[in-house]
Amino acid sequence: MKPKAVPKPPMAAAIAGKIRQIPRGQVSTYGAIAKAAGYPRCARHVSKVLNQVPGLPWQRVLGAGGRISLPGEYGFEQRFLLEAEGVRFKGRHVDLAKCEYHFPGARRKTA
DNA sequence: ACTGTGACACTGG
DNA sequence: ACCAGTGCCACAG
Repeated sequence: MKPKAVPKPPMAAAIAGKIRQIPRGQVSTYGAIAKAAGYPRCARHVSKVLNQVPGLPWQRVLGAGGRISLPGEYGFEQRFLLEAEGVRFKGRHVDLAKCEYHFPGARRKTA
């Protein structure tokens, strides 16, 4: 059958789902999540989803290069929470080489 | 239907 | 290494 499905599966659900599967102690980037969700060009929407969908490990979402894009006090909060999970920080960036989480089958077709 | 929005990514200086 | 500007794309009102 044709899974026309997704009556309303905007990318919000796809992105939120990807973020939810990020294991503790690991992190990911907006671009990677957007790409894994099926929208390689919509890194910016990932940020919106984080604000719209509560219950997500927003702290595990970083900007390109492992940089914290979150401004204000929340930026420190994110870094604090990540370190609590075991994420190593290199100054203002995270060591993506060790903590970047790779999504399983990050392809937009077949699985 | 259109405009505004956004915790980005990337390039150049 | 850091700062600033530009481009992108889908969703909400």
